[in-house]
Amino acid sequence: MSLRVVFMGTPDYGVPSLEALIQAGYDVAGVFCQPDKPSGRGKKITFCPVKQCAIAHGIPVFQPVKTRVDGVEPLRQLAPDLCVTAAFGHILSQEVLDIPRLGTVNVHASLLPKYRGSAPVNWALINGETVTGVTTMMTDKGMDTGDILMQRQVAVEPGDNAGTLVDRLARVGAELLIETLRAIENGTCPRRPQIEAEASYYPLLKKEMGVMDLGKSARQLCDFTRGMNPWPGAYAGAYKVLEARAEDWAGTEAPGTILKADAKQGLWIRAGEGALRVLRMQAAGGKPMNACDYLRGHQMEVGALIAPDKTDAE
RNA sequence: CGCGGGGUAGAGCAGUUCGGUAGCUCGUCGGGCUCAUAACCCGGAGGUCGAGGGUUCAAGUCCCUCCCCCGCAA
Repeated sequence: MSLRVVFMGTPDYGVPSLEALIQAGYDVAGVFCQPDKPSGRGKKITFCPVKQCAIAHGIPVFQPVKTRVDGVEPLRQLAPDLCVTAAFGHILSQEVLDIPRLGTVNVHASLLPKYRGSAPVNWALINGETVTGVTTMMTDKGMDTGDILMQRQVAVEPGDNAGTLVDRLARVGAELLIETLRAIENGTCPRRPQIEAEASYYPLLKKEMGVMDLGKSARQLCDFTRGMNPWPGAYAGAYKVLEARAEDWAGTEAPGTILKADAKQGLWIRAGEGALRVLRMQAAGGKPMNACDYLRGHQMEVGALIAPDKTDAE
């Protein structure tokens, strides 16, 4: 007899895990995700990816405002053996954690205890990691502090940004989740506490964190660009940098100076060390395009500082 | 009706205010120059101006309708 499971998640990252549970034959009694919010152009209500997936499989969906308050009763009634979370976005109280008899397993997109927090993939990229991974762990009251069950490493490819990497990690995480649950059922699942001394925590990303510090090295700005895309995006002045490369540059220009800007060579911006060569970019209100394409129709003055970052509110 | 930008040559844009021969940068094709080049010079091809309707002697441009794309916001 298969376990009765309740899945909790919201964005794309959770979908592969949910699908894996269903496909592996678990009895997914219900799905929790965050309340629907108006989003998208036109401010339409859009169902989150996890909810769409649940509906497609005919699984009941619950969307508590605060799971530790109005989610308690529904969860209790579902009487799960086990809960699985994947980027759910709600902090679970002890009361909630106590409901499933086998506990709550979280699928975290980093090699814990490194990169605890809500944006592990972004930060791993920003820090220039070449290897990251996924961890299944027992959720406790802390922020990603519970005991580690299983881990799997995933290589970071040079062409990765947060979007592509999250995607890959989500799929690996789904596999690891099933492997973990099988082991739990057999009573063979490994389990070890996290080593606090090796732990690191990184905060949730905010829109304003996307502003580039052009005083940093080109290498760092490159990693920053990868980590901040597709959201919130890495901004150099008024331009969103989608893809960039670090180039050597000897010169005394101030960071932020436009070094090259034409349809042949593309856009080069002076960094604290080296030059940031912008490959793909997006101007305010415009669509994403190659820097060379952009420069065919727009003038940028070489020698000037990059863009008047139109500042304004947030 | 949340706010806003846009659809013109293969790519990126200007031209629309005030209707009057379709323009720029790049690419492409041909030729030239050069030890050489992503350099430079000369020449050519390539456009139902998102779709439909209307006004007009004349519409990319003015009026109406529709389709599509994108940014903010999340």
